Amino acid sequence: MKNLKVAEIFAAMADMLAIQGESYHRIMAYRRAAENVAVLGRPLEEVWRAGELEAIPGIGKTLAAKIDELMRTGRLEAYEKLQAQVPAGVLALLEVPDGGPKRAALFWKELGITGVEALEQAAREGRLRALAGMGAKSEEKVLAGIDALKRRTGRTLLGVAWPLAHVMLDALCEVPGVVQATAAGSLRRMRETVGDMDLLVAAEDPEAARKVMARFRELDQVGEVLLSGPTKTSIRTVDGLQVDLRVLEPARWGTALQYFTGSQAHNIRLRALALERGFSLSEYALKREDGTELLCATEEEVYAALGLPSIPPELREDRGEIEAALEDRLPDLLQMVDLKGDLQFHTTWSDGRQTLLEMAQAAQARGLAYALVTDHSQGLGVARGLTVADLRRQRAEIEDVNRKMDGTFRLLAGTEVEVRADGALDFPDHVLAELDLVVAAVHSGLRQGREQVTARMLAAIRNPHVDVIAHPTGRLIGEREGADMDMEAIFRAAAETGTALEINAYPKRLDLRDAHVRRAIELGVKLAINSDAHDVSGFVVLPLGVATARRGWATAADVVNTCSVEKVLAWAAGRR
DNA sequence: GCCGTTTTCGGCCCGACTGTTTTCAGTCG
Repeated sequence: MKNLKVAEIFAAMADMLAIQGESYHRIMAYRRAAENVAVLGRPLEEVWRAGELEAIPGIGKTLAAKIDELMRTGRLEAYEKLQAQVPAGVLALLEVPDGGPKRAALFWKELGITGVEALEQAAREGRLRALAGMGAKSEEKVLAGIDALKRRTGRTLLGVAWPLAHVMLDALCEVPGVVQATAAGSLRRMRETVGDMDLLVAAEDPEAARKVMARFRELDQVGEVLLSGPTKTSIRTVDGLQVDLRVLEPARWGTALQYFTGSQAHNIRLRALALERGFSLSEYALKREDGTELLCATEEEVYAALGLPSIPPELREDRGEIEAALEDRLPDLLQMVDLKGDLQFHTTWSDGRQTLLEMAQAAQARGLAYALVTDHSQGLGVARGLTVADLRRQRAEIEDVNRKMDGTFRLLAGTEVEVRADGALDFPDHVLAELDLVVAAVHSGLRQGREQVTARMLAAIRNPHVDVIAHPTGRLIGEREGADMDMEAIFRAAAETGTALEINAYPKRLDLRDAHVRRAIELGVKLAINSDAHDVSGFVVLPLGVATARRGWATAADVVNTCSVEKVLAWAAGRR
């Protein structure tokens, strides 16, 4: 049984227990277990076989036994019992914004409502307002929530949310009295998608704060204002994305930024740690036991007061970063400035929109020293893949461009060679040997079945001419799952042969993903962070790839294209 | 249900906003 399936079951059990009014902490235990199983980065089944389930944070004897039952029988008695007690339609009520377990239970027990449609009808007929704690306004909120649910588009790509956040922040910065403004939340942690956006503004006085709120409510992107108070305003954009803005005084910036960056799990751990140190930590201050406050204007001060070095936002998921900080063994994370080159982009030779020269100049403008030309190979007809003859003619043009760049930038000759359905590469080895570096990719037959796809990947990894495997799983966020492959076997083979696995920075890919990056690094795999640019603006996504690497705890030493062009060429040559 | 160089039992983060309430419950993050 897959990790995600187990996580889904535990999360559903948490919801059902919540509807039954179970203890909050028991519910949280199920949620935490679900989250940790989902992001494990290696197959739960393997951990189970090794008898190491209880080493997973949040998994104790009881939940380990439940996982064991699922692995052995494919079923879980406790889950089935809950399903028999709580109708699936009642669980669906939790999806409605502002609908929680208490209200869901109320609607179900009092009115027999077991689905969103029945809830909508009851609200329209005015039957909800008679219930205890409900009124006409609550009834309207239910209808508004259902409406929002119907229009909901799901999570938003980081690559979409990030530029939007900066447009909004720039506008808010223009308001007089604004001292600082930044993104917080999952956006600042650089998660691959965000459910909503958190923005934070420091204003020098209450009058400035009021003006910030007013300006925010009037931004072009605002579709509706959900709520607005003196410190918090929530809006929904015309595209359906919720954006929360908090305004605060500069002296409390550190605690606020720390708090609103999250994650929730990280904050819960940090607050527990604060209590051990004699503080109560909130978004406003560290409060001592005698009630006096320690204000923090920077995040560094917050962590320092708790005896910790600053923890980079990308690590704040309660996946061991607090323990690592306590033991002073946080990784020295890779930074954007460490990236010296890009090992995948396309030109008009295949499916790109700009020439070799234009792309080289654009890459140089982004601060890179070199880039590997990786137009598609002949087998990928839809992308106008190159024949062997094309490849050789392209080489001449590459050398021409290098002369024009006059030593300030270097184009390298490469290919994104197809891994065919039978596992063979689309160019013979002697052709690959002519190139500076070779990137191999699977674009078709991703649904062949686990054994076959894994075998193709392993064959490509073991070819000594292949230096990098592009977008290894082939996933497209929100569109299609990655191929079903034995990632452990792939990581072990890549570690053994020294073949680098790509973190493709294209917003819909971010493949490898963060959890895979972390596991790959643990096993000694080298990575490459590539833009996969198809036009001159395509290089702007590289920071997303770096962020994904950081979320996987990567250092510069884990990434081959942090090396100089000479070292990258030597690395590739040494592998053949 | 998890977890422990203060605990194997008794804790488990803290506050804003809203609507229903005259002091609080529910939801959210």
